[in-house]
Amino acid sequence: MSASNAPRPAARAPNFPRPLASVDVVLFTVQADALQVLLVRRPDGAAEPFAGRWALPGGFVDVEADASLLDCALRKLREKTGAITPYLEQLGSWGNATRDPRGWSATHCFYALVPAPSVALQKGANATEVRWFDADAALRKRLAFDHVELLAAALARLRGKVEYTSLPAFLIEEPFTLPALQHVYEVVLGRPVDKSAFRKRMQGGGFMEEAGMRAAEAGQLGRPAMTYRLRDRSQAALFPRTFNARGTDDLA
Amino acid sequence: MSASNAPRPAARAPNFPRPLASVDVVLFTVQADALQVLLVRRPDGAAEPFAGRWALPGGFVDVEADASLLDCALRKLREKTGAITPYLEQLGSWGNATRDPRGWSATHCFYALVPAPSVALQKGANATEVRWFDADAALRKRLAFDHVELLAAALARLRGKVEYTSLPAFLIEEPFTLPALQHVYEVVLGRPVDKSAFRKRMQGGGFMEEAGMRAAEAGQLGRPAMTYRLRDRSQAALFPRTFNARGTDDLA
DNA sequence: TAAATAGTGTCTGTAAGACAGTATACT
DNA sequence: AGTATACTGTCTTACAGACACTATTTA
Repeated sequence: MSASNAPRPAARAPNFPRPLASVDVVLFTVQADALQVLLVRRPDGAAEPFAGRWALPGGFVDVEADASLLDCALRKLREKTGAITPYLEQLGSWGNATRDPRGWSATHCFYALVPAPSVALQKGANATEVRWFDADAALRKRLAFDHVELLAAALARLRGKVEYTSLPAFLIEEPFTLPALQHVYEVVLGRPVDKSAFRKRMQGGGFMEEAGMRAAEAGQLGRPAMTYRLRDRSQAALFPRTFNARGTDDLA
Repeated sequence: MSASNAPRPAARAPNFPRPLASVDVVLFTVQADALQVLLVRRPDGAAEPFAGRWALPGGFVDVEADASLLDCALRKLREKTGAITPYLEQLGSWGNATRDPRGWSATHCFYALVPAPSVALQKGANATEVRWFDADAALRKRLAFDHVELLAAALARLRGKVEYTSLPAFLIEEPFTLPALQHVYEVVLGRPVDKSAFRKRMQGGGFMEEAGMRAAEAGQLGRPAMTYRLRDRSQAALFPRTFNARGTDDLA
């Protein structure tokens, strides 16, 4: 946007030591009434840092293949899961001398939201294991690097934003019903939400449009629900207030 | 926090090309009824990228001197301004192949808030110029690199958070009066704020404590005001609602 | 019909916005 | 007294929370 008018001679790159640069992605979904996060197992081998530990999907920036950090994050996602167009947002970066035994390292951390059915897990190029874990359970595991910290930050950011945005709509497939969406909110927040207040908020937000009544399925009990679709899948809607009182920080 | 139990052998660092890693700091203050941002002039010289342009203070991560990204940001601040303990928060990172003519580059961007009187500008080691600029005016300048974009993001984040936090308290010296703090809010937001609502919000927040009546100065007109001090200078307080309706995003 | 799920209406509480009013200093 | 600044009170409005109520389906 601004590096447009570049300077005159092709400048020489400084040649002092550079830190390692990586991108990690915290990929969330809701499945089986739980908020889940995707982890991959670190490869085995004596030279490998944190060999065999579970870690966030990620890896070094490839200056040949990646045009930008965002591209790099999308590539990591594509490699681990089927191609999708998730909600993707940067969380921040973590860098210091000790987080990676291979040297001074900085990681650019993103988080992403996908509907569970849209994902088809791929074994990595090196056939490493890839699995969904309950998010809070993953927090208590001994993850590689400082990934517990990254995951905690991603969880805090997600839960913070869920209080006042329509983010959970990116965690379920379209079209969705309001009771289903409410369930996703409750799973992410870990507490029940009042139905009436919830519906007023969602329908007042103007970010959804009706998508017809849900097709009746066999053995489906009760009154059928209206289904909805997002008007704009590129961003979340903001509500004028939080759900309860504003909780923790990391609305950041 | 988690990279504690490091793996066995001192792992070898991968030796493919690494991007450049830098840290930039958007330093804000309020002075002369305006929100101001600190800029430094890029050095002259044919080999220098964006020679002579104004830029955010920043530079390459020094893997010898900097223990972490935060340390690096504090060092940049210290080099340009007198040592201070500002409010400092990470904004995010920007990285791509084209933002720096010297090669694939990623910058870790922080923003900081300081009271104007606490700053004594230092000429950089290379005697470069350092100056405060009106923040919105700086946005319209042709800054170096993608710094217009970084500045825009910092401004959006700051203005967004000011709607529902006590952040402006970090922009004035302690002890401060409520009318003075209100003025800072108005300068940052660029709009007037209702006095009664403002005071109820601030005093209900419980994040300040009284610090005595303001000492009367010569020629000081009107009723003297109570002064306050922050209870906790390490973080901002959160209010249950935004000032108006929630505006733009970048609460992110 | 009962059971299950979807959806609405109404009352209350909280905090912001508007704005008029009072309080305390100075010249 | 007059003026300037600090501070308070009261009314309205917006929206979340609680919860009882109605609506529409299947078995």
